[in-house]
Amino acid sequence: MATTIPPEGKLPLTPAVFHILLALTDGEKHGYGIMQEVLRLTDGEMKMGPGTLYGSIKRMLEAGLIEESEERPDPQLDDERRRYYRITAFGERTARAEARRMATLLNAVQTKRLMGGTT
Amino acid sequence: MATTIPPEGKLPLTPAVFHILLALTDGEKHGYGIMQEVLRLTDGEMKMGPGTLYGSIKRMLEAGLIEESEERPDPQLDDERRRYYRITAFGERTARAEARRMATLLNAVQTKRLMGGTT
DNA sequence: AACGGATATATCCGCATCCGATATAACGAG
DNA sequence: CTCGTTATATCGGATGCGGATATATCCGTT
Repeated sequence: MATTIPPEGKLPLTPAVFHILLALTDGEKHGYGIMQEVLRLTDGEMKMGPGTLYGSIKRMLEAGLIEESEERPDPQLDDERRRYYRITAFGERTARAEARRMATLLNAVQTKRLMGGTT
Repeated sequence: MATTIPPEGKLPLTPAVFHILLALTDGEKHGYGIMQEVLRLTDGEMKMGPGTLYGSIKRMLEAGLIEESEERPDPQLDDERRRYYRITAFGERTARAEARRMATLLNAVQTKRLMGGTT
């Protein structure tokens, strides 16, 4: 397998980028849908404005983390204005690497006994 | 207890700020010492340059996340150039809140089956 | 059919942060 | 005394965030 070069060096991801990748891991979504999914996943925290959303999408397309999809759902459920995006293999690797980084950090937090007491 | 208002709204922390807080959780350190501790905790990833380090320290002092300490170690181990910092109660609460946020996010990652295979 | 709020995308721009480069200087080993 | 490390500090270019703004469509209600 040739394409296994990890994205080390580009980490940490910005919160916006990581949230968008995470929102796309279980299927294609359009911009506005990503915004809603991020809101849902974070229980209302992390409200992404349009500037952050579409700006990040643009940069992520250029970086090869996501790509635009041509597939459209059933015309009855579709909306022509929408533009759908899917995560690339590289994007998945990157998201995994970032998740690993966070897990390692949280491990350090445990060791330092920052957490554990009164929540 | 009156002073329990969490720092919700200021999250997520920037990686630099979170790493500095984490480095200070087990005792006072001076700037350069923080830099080394961050390097150690991340196995050489996350190399903070002086710009990020001292810039972040300045902002964190203003935000009340850390404070300068007057206590100096044994004069034989000390270095007059050093400036020591300690984490404040507010800084600890903030770090905990950020750690909680990350843990919740990682939970979502698990649910989405992004991780699980290799790691 | 008209209205209005939600959906949907896109750009602009001020602000914060990052981070390498640069500067300065004291410390400590050789 | 000299060199590399330790130590702090600032500057400035580059990047990213995020609210404001713009435009237009979709859809339920009246």
